[in-house]
Amino acid sequence: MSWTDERIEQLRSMWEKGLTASQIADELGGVSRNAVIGKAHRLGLKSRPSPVKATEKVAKPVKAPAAPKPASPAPPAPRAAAPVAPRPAAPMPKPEPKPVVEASDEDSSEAPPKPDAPRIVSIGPGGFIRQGPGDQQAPIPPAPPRRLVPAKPSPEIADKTSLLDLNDRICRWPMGHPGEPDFHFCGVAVNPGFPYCVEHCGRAYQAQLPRGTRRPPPPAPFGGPRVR
DNA sequence: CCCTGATTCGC
DNA sequence: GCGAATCAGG
Repeated sequence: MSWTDERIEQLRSMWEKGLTASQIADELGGVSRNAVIGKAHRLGLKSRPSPVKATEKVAKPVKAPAAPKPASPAPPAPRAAAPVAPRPAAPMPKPEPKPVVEASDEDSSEAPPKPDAPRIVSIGPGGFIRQGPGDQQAPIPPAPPRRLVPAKPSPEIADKTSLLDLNDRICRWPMGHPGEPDFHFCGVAVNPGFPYCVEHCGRAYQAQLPRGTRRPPPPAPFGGPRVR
């Protein structure tokens, strides 16, 4: 098996989605876990909690047996005493014309790592990740805490099929990526009986049989999403 | 043992 | 560029 653009895209999506290298390898088929990891690294998308990479801990907030701060005589009685969060009731005048999700607050010294990035990754074209209903799947995007503002229909997608335009008769194939300004859905008439149009059914249900094991019925119209 | 991801290194 | 072998933590 070779790393075609499509397979690479799948790898990216799954990797970013938090699937393990094994799972990804299994999904893609034809490659080993190592191959996936190796490729992921070469693609530059590594990191992610690895068991053998926990080195680096300067100040550990452990049970602090030693109080390196003999200074403050007053015992810190910080939080936990105010159940009611005094919402600053921000002025919040009007929704900015450009709801830019900027994280530009506080010090500018050094705090580039924004660990919590509730990114919504779409397995766009080619990615198509099947998932059994009760299947595992890491904690989805932890609700974005940020105060979001009124969704604003961008003129750019005004004539494109938005999430709200979806129905049983039009193709739901995502075009672009969620979050991006021009994200929309295919929107053309569906292939009767499927959520996508004929063209995208071809993409969504293309057979990828490598992995010997499962691969139940090849007959049906299409393979259909896995059932495990 | 099993699992993980990271790295190395011959190809 | 690729991925098996190897390493190393959980």
